Amino acid sequence: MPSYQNHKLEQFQNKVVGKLSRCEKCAVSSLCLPTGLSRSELIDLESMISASQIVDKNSQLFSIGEKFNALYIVHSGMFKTTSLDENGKERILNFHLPGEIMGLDGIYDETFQSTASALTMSSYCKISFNNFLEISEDYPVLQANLLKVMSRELYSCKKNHIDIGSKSKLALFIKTISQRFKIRGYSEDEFFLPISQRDIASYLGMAEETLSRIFKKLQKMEVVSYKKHILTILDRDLLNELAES
Amino acid sequence: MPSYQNHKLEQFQNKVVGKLSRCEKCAVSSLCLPTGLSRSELIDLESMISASQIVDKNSQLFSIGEKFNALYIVHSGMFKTTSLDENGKERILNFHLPGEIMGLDGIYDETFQSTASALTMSSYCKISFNNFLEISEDYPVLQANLLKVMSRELYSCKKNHIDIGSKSKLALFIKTISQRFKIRGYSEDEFFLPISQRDIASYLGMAEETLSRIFKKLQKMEVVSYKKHILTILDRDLLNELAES
DNA sequence: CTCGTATATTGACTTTAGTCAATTTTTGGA
DNA sequence: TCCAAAAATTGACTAAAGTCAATATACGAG
Repeated sequence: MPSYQNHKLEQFQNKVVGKLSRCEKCAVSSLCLPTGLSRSELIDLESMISASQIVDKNSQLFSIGEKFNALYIVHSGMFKTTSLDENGKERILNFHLPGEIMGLDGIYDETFQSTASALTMSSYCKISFNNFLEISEDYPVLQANLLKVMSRELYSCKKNHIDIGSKSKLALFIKTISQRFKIRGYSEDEFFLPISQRDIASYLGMAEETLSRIFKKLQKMEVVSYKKHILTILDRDLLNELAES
Repeated sequence: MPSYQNHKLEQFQNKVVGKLSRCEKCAVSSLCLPTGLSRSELIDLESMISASQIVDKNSQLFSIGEKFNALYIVHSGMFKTTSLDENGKERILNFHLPGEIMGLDGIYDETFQSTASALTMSSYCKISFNNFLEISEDYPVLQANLLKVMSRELYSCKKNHIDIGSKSKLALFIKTISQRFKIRGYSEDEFFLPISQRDIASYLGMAEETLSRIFKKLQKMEVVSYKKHILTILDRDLLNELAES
């Protein structure tokens, strides 16, 4: 299994002029917009995509209220998107793994509805949305891909809504993110989770202290271990059982 | 203010052959796909849309696992979409008001991911998705409109995620649905809410009994009254205050 | 390596929500 | 209009989560 923090390697690979295009070399292209595109379509698409840029932890890609003009795609690392609740307090909307597109909720009124920031050193690709719309008039496959990506995101957002009513939100959260790592070719049993407990608590809608206690309980029960932001799943059966209770 | 239950009138109006097309006569077309279309584009769009059909309470439009082939749009009345949680128990995903498109999360793998049923006598329009994709290749505006609709839905889904962490979910729920009625031209202070408390509880992720108690408290405080599924907002300031706490 | 800051943990306590069981009210069909 | 079934309410109790305050640990800049 590849290490999760491999930006430098990927960045290096991106600079190699080889037989494969940038997107073809990307490990998560199958989850992204290029799915099912022909070589020539892909080359046209890539002409609008900036090569992946590395950013430091805490860097912001866009923030609430800014004019929407581009989609941002996680290439490596992890980002969070946040918004403000009724009291103006920051609330976590989602965590974003490689291949996921951020900013989609900015399309409808051309304004970003959330703020995206890097949780660790990360890299991203950027697509001008106007360029995308122009080129996709010629390539219906590209339009269809964007619709599919949005549909999938809508589904997972609704899935989250259900999960939030679960008895053991944390177990379910761990189970879900483990699956997301697996889909991307990383280990599903051990992964780097560069998220503060405060952010996980905010995402799950619970107090920081409560999350800390539940986390401790999961560790005492030897369901997971969590040290230095490395999460290891020790007892998957029990984790699943808890997640379904 | 029009009564909320005006299907028969609308149905009658739909049958009148007048100068306006069906969608042009529809009260919620501005929230729907026709936004910004020219007359000729609209006529082509309408050729793919079935005229609104009335269905009885509890009728299902589609259900989880079925092959996705069309989008369903609420024309009047109200629908709910549901899914199953980890234990196979029904959970409410959302309530749908006129102008809202149901089934969007079925696009990505051509399978409906939820079940849609009428909460009261309602009517809906149906668009074959394949036809839509075909015709939208000629009308980029139509494609852009679908993207906008999906983007807006994504936004509201994420907004819900935040709301679910609120202290007084019910107050926030009432506030939000009141706004949704207002946008559609109905009264924001008094509306027909054909939803069982069980369903509201499921949607908000709380026990039925808890919801009943909170509802009673809101009525005792004279924030709202709720009789025979007619909800009246008596003290909007206090409602807002509660929703923001 | 060290210090200051941010993050996480813990305890004691309060508040809120969940559960179970019984009862009342509402609703829709005959 | 009446009756059975569904929905909503209520009470008593249990379980869980929030809050506040104090402490401990981890982390990053220099």
